[in-house]
Amino acid sequence: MTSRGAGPIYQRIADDLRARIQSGELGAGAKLPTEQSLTTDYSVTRATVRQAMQVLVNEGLVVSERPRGHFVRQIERLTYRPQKEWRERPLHRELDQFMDEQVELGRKPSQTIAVELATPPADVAARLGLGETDTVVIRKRVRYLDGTPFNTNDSYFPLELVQGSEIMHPADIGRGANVVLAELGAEQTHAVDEIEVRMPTPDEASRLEIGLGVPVAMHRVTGYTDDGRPVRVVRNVLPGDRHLIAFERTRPTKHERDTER
Amino acid sequence: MTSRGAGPIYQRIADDLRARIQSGELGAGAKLPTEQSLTTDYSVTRATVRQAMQVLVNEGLVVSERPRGHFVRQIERLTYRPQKEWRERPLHRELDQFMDEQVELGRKPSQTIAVELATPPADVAARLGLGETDTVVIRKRVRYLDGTPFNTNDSYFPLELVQGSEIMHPADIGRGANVVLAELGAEQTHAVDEIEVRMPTPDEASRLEIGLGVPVAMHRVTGYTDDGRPVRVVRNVLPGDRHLIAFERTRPTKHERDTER
DNA sequence: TCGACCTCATTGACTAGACAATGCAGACGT
DNA sequence: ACGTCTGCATTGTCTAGTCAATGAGGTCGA
Repeated sequence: MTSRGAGPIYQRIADDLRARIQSGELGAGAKLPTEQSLTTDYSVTRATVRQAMQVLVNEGLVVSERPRGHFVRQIERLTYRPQKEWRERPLHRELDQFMDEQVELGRKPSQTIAVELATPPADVAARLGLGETDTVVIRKRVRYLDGTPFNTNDSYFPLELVQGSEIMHPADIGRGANVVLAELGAEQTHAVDEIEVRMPTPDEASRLEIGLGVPVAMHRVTGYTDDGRPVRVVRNVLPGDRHLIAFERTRPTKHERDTER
Repeated sequence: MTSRGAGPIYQRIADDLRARIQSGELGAGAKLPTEQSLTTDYSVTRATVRQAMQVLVNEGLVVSERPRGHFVRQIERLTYRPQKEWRERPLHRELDQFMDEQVELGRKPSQTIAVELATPPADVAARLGLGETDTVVIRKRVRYLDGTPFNTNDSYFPLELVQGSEIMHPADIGRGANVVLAELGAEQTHAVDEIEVRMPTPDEASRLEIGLGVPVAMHRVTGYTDDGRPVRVVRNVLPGDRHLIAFERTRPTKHERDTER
């Protein structure tokens, strides 16, 4: 049974299990052999078996549900389309564009909103052209789908811009924060999207209730007005096992290409 | 010294070290205390200390360089702009658009190219509208910067489309594979970009020489001709610690919005 | 019938060791 | 001065255990 090959024993055990998962023998949601049974199968101590399990957990292939056992993780990704923010208007007043899409798939969305005044983190300060001692208004949102956290969505606005507006109220803004910004004379016509891939910080992991082996994408949007002034930064944190980020491109015409920049 | 707080000891050790890293006390590249010294600091066995280290390694904060010690990982991300593929023409014949950008920053790029004929993986087959028994031409590339692997770039083409063309030759195509496709009557005017975030498979990890705790982004591009026929799928695997994916958007005019789709 | 309690299989946390592998630095020889 | 060799600090792998925590399922009593 012990498949030959170089390397430490725990790697071989992990390789065997991984192969059984990828071959479909252990399908999504299936229960893996118990640590105990693997110790006898491979004639090693439980510590070694646990090391093998750790490998698979860190790869995101397996989750441990103590004390029921280890299970093959099932991954279901929903498509997240940053571009749609500007393409479609929400159908349901009380939800934003992202959630809207999910309602039609029969899911039950909800969200929590909190508003804070604070100094911006370095990346946000740099993009809004502020110093780190300036104050920003932060709207922190956690979006849920069928009761489990789905992603977080923190928007940062310069205080002076949104002072006293609806944006500072910790309730959903039916028509969207962007519309409110436009009413304040800061309509956005241009945006820069940045995506950073990394493991979650412990805060993020607890806010999103994600387990070990799940990386996140940090999708940062900086919105600019027509005259190039940054007026909004959004940081979306998307757990990797629940999202597929999608966007589309059309080839610019020759004229557009030549006049670019 | 043992900072109080709930949870297992190894978490507290990890928390302490993480705090020292984030506060800047242990800057990028700094050496962490040895496992031995931590065992005495916290009065635990080395197994417990190792568990704490494992946490930080899995978070991508720390790398182990055996047997020199554990070090704070230094992350330097280069900006990757999927949209530029269609916006600018390469300046250097022998390099593609992505590498081109890096040359100007004084880096030394290189790449390896291999061409294979095989059946497509499921995701590619679905997007090209092929069965899993059809044959595709795969151009596999690994791009290096200053000698270390930077990302992989695997392009899939339907065999019948590129049969006998330059695309099947395992050498760099100066004018770009897209130009060759256009010459074959399959000019792409539309593309769908998808980004999936996950931990690397063991192959990917070895191909890209990435350590534990580094997630990857899989950037998949499907290119379509004017009449909606998919002619190319590219799978780029980007290690999270070396890439920042960026793209830009301009708000569509009212007319464009109303006539969309 | 239904809640309270108990048992048990299983994973989590930790101790106390042993030996292997490997860069690095310093000693040594030519 | 320069290559080689050797010792050593440090991490990697593994054994052999103990006790804790917890969800699930079954027992029992009202």
